[in-house]
Amino acid sequence: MSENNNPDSRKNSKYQQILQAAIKIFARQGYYKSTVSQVAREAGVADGTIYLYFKNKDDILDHFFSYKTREVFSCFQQEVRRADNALDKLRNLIRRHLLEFENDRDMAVVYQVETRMRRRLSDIKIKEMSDMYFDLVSSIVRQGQQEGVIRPDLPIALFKQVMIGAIDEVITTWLYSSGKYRLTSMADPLFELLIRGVGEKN
Amino acid sequence: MSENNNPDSRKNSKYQQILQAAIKIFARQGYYKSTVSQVAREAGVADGTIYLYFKNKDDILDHFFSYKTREVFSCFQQEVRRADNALDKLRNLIRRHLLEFENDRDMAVVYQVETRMRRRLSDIKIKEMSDMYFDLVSSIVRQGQQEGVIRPDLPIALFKQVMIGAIDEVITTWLYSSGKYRLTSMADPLFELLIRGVGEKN
Amino acid sequence: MSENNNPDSRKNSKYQQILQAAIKIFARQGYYKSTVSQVAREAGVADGTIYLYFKNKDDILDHFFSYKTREVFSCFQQEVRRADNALDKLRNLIRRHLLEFENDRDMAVVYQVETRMRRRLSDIKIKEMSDMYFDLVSSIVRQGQQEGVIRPDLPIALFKQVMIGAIDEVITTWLYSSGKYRLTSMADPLFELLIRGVGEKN
Amino acid sequence: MSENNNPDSRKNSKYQQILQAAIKIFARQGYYKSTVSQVAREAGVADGTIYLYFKNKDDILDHFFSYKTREVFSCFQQEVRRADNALDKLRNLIRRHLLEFENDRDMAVVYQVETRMRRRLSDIKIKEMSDMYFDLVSSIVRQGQQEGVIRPDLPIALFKQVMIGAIDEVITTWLYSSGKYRLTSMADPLFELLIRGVGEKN
DNA sequence: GATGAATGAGTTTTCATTCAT
DNA sequence: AATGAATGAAAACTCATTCAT
Repeated sequence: MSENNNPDSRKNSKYQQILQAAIKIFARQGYYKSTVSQVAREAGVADGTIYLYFKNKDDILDHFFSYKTREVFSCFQQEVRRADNALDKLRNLIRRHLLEFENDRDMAVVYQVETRMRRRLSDIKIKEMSDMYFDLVSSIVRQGQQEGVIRPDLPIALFKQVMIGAIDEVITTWLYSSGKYRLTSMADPLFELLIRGVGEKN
Repeated sequence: MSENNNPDSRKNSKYQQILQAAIKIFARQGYYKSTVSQVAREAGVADGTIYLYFKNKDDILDHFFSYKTREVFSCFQQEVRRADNALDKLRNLIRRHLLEFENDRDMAVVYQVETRMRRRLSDIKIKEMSDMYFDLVSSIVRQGQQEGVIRPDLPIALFKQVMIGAIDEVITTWLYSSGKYRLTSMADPLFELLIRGVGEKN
Repeated sequence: MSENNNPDSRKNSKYQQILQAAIKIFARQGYYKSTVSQVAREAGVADGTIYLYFKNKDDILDHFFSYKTREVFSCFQQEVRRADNALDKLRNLIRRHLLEFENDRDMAVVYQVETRMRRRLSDIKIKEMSDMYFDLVSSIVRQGQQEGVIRPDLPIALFKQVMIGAIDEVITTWLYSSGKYRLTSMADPLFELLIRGVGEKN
Repeated sequence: MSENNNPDSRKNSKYQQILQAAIKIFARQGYYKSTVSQVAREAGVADGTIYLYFKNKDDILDHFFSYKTREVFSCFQQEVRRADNALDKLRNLIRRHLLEFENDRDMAVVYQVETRMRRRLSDIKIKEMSDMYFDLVSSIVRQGQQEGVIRPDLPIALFKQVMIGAIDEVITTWLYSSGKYRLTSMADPLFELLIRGVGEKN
């Protein structure tokens, strides 16, 4: 109560309210089919209030990406640090990635669907994020190579694409599977597949 | 010439004109930011003419997916048949997939970006396509297992997701790379990575 | 009928309809208090139709100024040519100016009220018009000086301001006088006052 | 200092602050394109504070007209009283009118541009002001006629329109002339032109 | 008195779709 | 079949005004 009444947290709370509501609406209907009025109603504020916190409709999505990307990414880094050897780091990263998206389905939908749109518009934030991910994977791979558990001739840039693409698809498949299984249950199988590949060892 | 003057092929040609134009416009601006008028102008027809060949704006995208999916997919199947052993089939499938998208950049952009939107709306066509792809990969994998070149404990559904996701991401990365390299140059490295995995053989 | 049905006159007629309606509405309520919907209703067209003929609300006013200025001004020039000596030319110009505004009250109101706004925004059209008027008056004055009926030491630029300002104010006073007298009845008195001035001849 | 701290003068000072700020903003952007928030920011007060001193946005302009009209007009009267004979009175009135507008450019712009709008709405204040001006000019003219320096057949109402209109236009021309000359430098030429007229004496 | 966050009515503008020709 | 002018519903956004603090 009293905490919620100091101006700062009030503002913060409206901002968060609107952002949450927007993600919920965008997840349900897609960005373009969602209206500012719907977001306002969901957030329990007037239409005009949206514009006190966001420049325009697009800005809501921008803030979502900035905020969520930063948040998600810093938790990825923490997760990676939590392990010592490269393989555990990779496993943790994958599991964490899936866990984050499992925990916030609306966020996951919006992220999966709208990212592509913004990539086309060469959104800088998306590129930054992609680069950070590349660095993270790179350092893990190099460590793994020193540890002798990852082959030295691995094309890192390609591996990052395969890994990201695979995780993406696993998430997307889960999203549209009517929730019959837990997304995190895919972490270990996915990890193993990436490590061992498809081929018979010989 | 004379063929083009019989009503049927004329209709057909208008239909194709509009579809081509739409893909070009959608690729450049995205589906929602494209207007029917723009498509009409690009196609060299009147706005109203669009509605003689398509139910509405959405229907254009539907037809694109139906048409392109069918076309692309049948060429995937041909490609697979062209090889005998499982690994060559897989390699061919991957190369062909990349080649098709490299050959038609507009189609690639629209496919990559707008597919996600339609998946959310549980578009039946997308699901069909996904299933067909799964069957194709399945049969290759099973053949490979019989040939002893693919490990018998491979989780096929997951592998299909990894493969699709990886190809997707490789395509997307290429699309936004300002065309510095050929997409098909990624086929062999990608194939090899999927087969061998990341891990050091031991 | 048949004339109205050829495409050109149809378009022209819609364009004119909307322009007329806009002037009527703007005259009654002022530009800023008028809505595009009101103009559309008055013109008997849908809101969207306005935008087939005008870029935006502002553009309607622009077109009005371009069109009316050109029209009014060319009739001023004709009127001036109709007389031989300078004093008759001046008298004709003044009478014609008043007559034009008397004949189209709505136009007069919009012109008188909204011109100032546009002058501030240093609208080029308004400046052109002002210059043309200056040229017209200049040539009359010079002719009058040669004829010996206008004093040679007259500051022409200032005179043009006085004349324009006086006519403006006479029109404005008439506009808000609830139409008790004819505007053209002010032409001769005004002409005489400008010629003779206020002072007692001595 | 201490005077400024009693409630009444504080209120007065806020009132003046807001009025000044409003004129500055209105002059720059026009009444309709100016927002209450902009005025508040310029005045250094909160948006809501405006409504403690003014009924609404319109009321700010009303107060400006009341206040400025009264102020300007009383200084006109003083100026007239300062001279004995009619011609000097007229000359003083004209010079003073120009001087007041020269001294406060923002006020001048707002006055020139927005007066017309309010005239249309048959604003009572504007009418009062116009009547007062008429009385002032009337009495000067009648004095001049008795003194034998103004012709007895002068149509006074028309003369007042010519004079007001001329001064208006001289001011407006100056306002948009990028300040290359002093407005008051036009006083004597204008006075002379009104007195002598355009015609050659004969 | 003073604030400024919140409101929501009201506006401009767009654009998919229709239909008379 | 083809046209493209016309439609009008719907959306984003603004801003004067209010009111709880």
